[in-house]
Amino acid sequence: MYDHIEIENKWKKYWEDNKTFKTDVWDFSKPKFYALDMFPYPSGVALHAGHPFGYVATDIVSRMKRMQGYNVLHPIGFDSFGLPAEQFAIKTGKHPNGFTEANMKTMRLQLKTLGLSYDWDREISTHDPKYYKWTQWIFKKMYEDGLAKQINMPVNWCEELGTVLANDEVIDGKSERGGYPVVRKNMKQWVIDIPKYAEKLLSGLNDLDWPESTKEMQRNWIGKSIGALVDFKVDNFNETFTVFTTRCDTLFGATYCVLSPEHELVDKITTEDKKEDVRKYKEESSKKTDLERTELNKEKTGVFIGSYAINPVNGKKIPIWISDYVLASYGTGAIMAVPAHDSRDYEFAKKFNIEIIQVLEEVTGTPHEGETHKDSIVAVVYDKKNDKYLTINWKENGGRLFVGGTRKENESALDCALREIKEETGYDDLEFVKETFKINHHYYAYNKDKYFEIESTGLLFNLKSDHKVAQNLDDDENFIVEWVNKDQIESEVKDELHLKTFNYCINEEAMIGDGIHINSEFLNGLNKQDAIDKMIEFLEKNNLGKKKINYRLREWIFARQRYWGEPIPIVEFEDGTTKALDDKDLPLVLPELDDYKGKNGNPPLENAEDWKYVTIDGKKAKRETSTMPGSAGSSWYFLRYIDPNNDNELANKQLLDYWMPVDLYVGGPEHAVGHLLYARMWNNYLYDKGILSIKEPFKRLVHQGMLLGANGVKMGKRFPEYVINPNDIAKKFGTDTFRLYEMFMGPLEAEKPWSDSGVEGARKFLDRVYRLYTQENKISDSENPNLDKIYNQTVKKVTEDYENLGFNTAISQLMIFVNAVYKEDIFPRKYAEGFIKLLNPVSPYITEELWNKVLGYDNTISYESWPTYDESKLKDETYQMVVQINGKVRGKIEVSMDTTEEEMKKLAKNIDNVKNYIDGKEIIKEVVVPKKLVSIVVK
RNA sequence: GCCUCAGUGGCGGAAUCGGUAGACGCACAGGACUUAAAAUCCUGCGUGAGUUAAAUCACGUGUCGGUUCAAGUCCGACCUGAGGCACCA
Repeated sequence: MYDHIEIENKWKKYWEDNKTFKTDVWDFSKPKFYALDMFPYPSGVALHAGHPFGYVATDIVSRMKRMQGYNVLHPIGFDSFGLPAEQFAIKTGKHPNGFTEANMKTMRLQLKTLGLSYDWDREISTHDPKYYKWTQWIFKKMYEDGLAKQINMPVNWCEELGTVLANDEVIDGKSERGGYPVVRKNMKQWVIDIPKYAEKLLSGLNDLDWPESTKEMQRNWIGKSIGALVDFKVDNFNETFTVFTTRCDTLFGATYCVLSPEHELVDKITTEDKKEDVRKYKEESSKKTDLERTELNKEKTGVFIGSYAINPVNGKKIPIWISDYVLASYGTGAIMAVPAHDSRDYEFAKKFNIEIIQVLEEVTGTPHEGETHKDSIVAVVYDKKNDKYLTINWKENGGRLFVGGTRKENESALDCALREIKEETGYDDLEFVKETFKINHHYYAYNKDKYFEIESTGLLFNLKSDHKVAQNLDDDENFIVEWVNKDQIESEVKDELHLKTFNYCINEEAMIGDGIHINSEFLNGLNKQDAIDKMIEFLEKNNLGKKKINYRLREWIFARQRYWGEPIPIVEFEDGTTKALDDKDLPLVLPELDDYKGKNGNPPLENAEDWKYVTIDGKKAKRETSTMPGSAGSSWYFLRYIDPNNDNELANKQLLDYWMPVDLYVGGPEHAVGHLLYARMWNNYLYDKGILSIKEPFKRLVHQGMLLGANGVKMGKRFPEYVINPNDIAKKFGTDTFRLYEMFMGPLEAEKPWSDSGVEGARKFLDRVYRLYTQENKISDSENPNLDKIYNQTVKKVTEDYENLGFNTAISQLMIFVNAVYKEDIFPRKYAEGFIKLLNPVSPYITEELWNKVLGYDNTISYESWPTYDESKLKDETYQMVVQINGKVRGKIEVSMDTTEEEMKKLAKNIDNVKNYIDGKEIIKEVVVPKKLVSIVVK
């Protein structure tokens, strides 16, 4: 047992006294490496064992890179504006600054104990006026460029928190913090026009080394959809409205239109007799919170407003409805409804009995040249009493099918179906239920040697009684009539047409897939994509609409009605015009208040009477009293680390060009769309301004997985007895053990449960290492060839694994090496030093100690050169190969580098056990994979 | 409902390109040391059959099917779990 307390205190002091990890950012002589952690939020709760996961990971890479000769920037700071400090201020009437600074102090101590090699001279915090001066400055630039602006828009208002929230701060209609209800409210708000950057943010994702899931989440959040705007004239009114659709190919199937209740045209085009209905509906839907809207989305609601729109492609009059399933904030707030081919429209049309026109036909079978066309039916008959369906079993001549047949000339689908059912099965007491979507089917009839292309209509009947007449069959019709249940149909009916028809019969849903167009004049016969292209061409030529790209991403609401945030550096004059403060007036510092709580829904800064009013350019003006959201300060902090004390610019350009982008960024997946999207946008903007030379700030991103308590449940308030404090572990087992254990638990990205015995195992390994160096007396200046291969393998694997953040497998390799050394009597000094260097990034304290005390070096190990390996030592003179017979391992052979494949085969066949399997059998195939196996197939 | 990821011993987890499944650690069992215990060191450890012991054989990576000489790995369908999005037209 080594004394971890003594060793760790000693080296912690050494690193601080010597500023071991101070970065000289101006030293451009070495390659750079920028390793970044998501900076913590200094809440009152201390870090638990889950937080350091990411910190230790970046620290390991930073330490290795330093030893590999990189100039490493590895900073930390605090995201120190935000809600808990605000609530503390409201409760106590004290300035949140003191609370924040105290929390920062606690966390700083915790982080230092973890042995993280940060350059503490670069620490920044977002609430520091010297820092937020530049947050305000960037905002000001965006304001001047029209990117930050005030607009009137529906916002997420949280009454409980007394503030508006951004979309990513609202989860399931409730506030992310606190879980309070959020309602939609029209307000004048500061926003950042992030949709202007939608395309850049989308295309920029392609080259990033990020988790695919995060990139996908950002793509979905941006929500690009390519479609068309189509203009609809309102009959009897001199008005037009525009809809956005991604399916303009289905325009001939539009049977009604829907406007969102908030649409500006609604009041103008509602007919007199419908005014009251509309007024009531609008009132109801405006009262719903977002939560209620989503909860109530099971059942569609809406009202007809009395007027009609003209379908621009065929002049047909179609009714206009309003419904809250159409959102005011997406697209144009109006849609054309095609119930046959959109599930929401289908549901709505079914409920309100609106016409459904099929314009797209699913295609089954394979089309063939020279087909004969037929119209036909497939009839499904359901016997409710026995829960069975009527089928015809053709056995080897087609298997199980439903009743089917060809329509005679001028015969309706219904008549045809009734006739066929009667002829083939005799049943004639039926109730017609519905006709389903038509299917375009292609098949080859063996008995007639002909290819057919049929348009098949599906029909569903209920059996009313068992009444039967005699069947009327042709000679070649040889089958059994059988009633079977649903499961049997699903497993036994193989014919695509019949199975699809059955699904259409029993499921009430729209036909969403691709197919060929029908009932669509110039689109008939085209598939979905071709029809979309042709329709857009048609709309544009006739001035009825145009191609349009739409994004789901909306303006980033950039003001909070709170105190503890960056003041927005804008003033408003009495005439309503606004102006940004001059650069010399930045930072605009938060004033102290007597009361940190806003009154009557006003921001707290409204209470700062002296601060609020200023004279600018000789005119009276009032300051903006909202503050910026938490995501403001974190959108550019990684730039400030590079040059944290610069008072003249946000950071020196030469330094920015050298150090950006961040080479490795590790943080939780909860920031996938919020912070990570905003930071990318600010970085892209600063690139456009020429302040940065790169567009994307984070080259490589990794999310650390969550650490669960020993009970397998998330560490947190709910199970306080399962929360692990890293400082407790550090005290009992040492920080080195803590770091080693956390990294050994499993892949960085995975979710992992804590295990106390696992920690003890990690400590045992460090004790074993310590004993190896201090008690075993094996370290020697002589060589030991027995360790050559394993040492070089270890250097290779550990180096590669650290690079790929595969810490668990790297540590496993270090253990394998130590086990091997224990079996030897001589531990060559060169290998002893190399091993300590390999272990140093994970367990820095014990390795510094051994480097100093046992290996006798005066300096820190932190800048010693990283071990290299000798490729030639990795190779064996002989190696083992597996012999497989019919895919099963039946023996092994030992071969040398110059054994030929023929010799390998011969050796393989010579094994006794192999002989048992091949003697008297015919060898069909022999496969030799050098260095792996010999595979023999016998019969 | 849609998107993304995952599912391997008693447990955490390993396994480049398809090529000996279960590395390493924990737990457990046996042994050595010890008056004894702890610590340490050594050995064993997927399940079943087989044997004094081996050899050997069968089964085995969520389920079912497919491709292949060969599948944890590739393909198809499904089940379960995690995260995200959700009336986005």
